Amino acid sequence: MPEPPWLDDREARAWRAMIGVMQQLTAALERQLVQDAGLSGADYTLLVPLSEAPGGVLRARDLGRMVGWERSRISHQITRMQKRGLVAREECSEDARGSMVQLTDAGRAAIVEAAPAHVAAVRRYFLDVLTDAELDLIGPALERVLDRLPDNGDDRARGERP
Amino acid sequence: MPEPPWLDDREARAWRAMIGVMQQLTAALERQLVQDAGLSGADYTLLVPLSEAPGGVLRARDLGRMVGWERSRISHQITRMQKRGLVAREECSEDARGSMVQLTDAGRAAIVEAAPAHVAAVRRYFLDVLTDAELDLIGPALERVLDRLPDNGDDRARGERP
DNA sequence: CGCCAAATGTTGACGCGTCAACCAACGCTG
DNA sequence: CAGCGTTGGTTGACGCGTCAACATTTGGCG
Repeated sequence: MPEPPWLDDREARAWRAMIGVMQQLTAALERQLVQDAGLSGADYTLLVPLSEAPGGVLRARDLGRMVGWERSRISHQITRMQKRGLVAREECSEDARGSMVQLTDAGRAAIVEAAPAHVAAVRRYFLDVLTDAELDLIGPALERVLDRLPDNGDDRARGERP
Repeated sequence: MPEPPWLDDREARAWRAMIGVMQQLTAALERQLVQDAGLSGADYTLLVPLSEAPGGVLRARDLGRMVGWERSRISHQITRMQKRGLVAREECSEDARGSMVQLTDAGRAAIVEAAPAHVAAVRRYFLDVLTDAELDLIGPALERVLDRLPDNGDDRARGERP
């Protein structure tokens, strides 16, 4: 089969830029969060859905589904956040296996204070740099890339059926 | 000052897609490398410039500059790769502080075997999904984003001068 | 020359993420 | 209802990355 061997200049340029942005932008936003609010990106990711949930409580399973994280990752992160007083673990009344994650007052305060500066950083570093035309093209293009990515959507089994 | 408060639909869509791609694409390529070649992304990043260097040797400092990594990160990664026999450390004749990183035969074999499948994955997951027009627009756009990012280029001090 | 700041590396601690092992509860089916 | 596969969650090991502390060397400047 005729395979494409290497990247030409145009491809290499786009790919290089993509690599760079994936690394640098993530790092820049992480730094901004840590410095301005004392939160890690992982903290922020979980605090957002928790703060929007009624009562600030979510079942770990649902929280995981919402952010696309696997069980173990949620569990580890909740453990760390629990130690810092951002959330608390409670037991689940309907399902004895379950574990409920409860946003604490400190947790809510943290996310409320962190959000505006974070959104501003997203604008400053990304949205404001692009023209309207670019934004309109990039959004759908990246969605297409995302859709074709090998899901690995958490547990999801591969192909084989026994 | 008039600050932009939140993201509108178009902005949110593009940002969501960007977030998703940054996480998923990185993860997909990492998985591909590990499964097909037993190399991590970090391994690959260092093996490429090493394999292109004359003699397969580079000073740690220069290697770090080439890939944009700080000293400690290089050192830790080299330590791990050394344990697996991909590289070896040697002392630097011109500068007693320095440390030379030498690609081993096993290291060269690993990168030679890994590269084609990795490039193919980059095509499959990213380049092939985009039209020529999109590629031409996205490349320069992302380069602009990259240029405006707060460099943090290794040690580089911020503003203050005593 | 003698001193001191800057450069180069290494190390240890800690946060984050994945993987695999494990445990407990659930719920279906015979 | 007894058994058993599935689901939900936790834990420990290990790789990766950052930060801060440290040691050594270099290089310039009095």
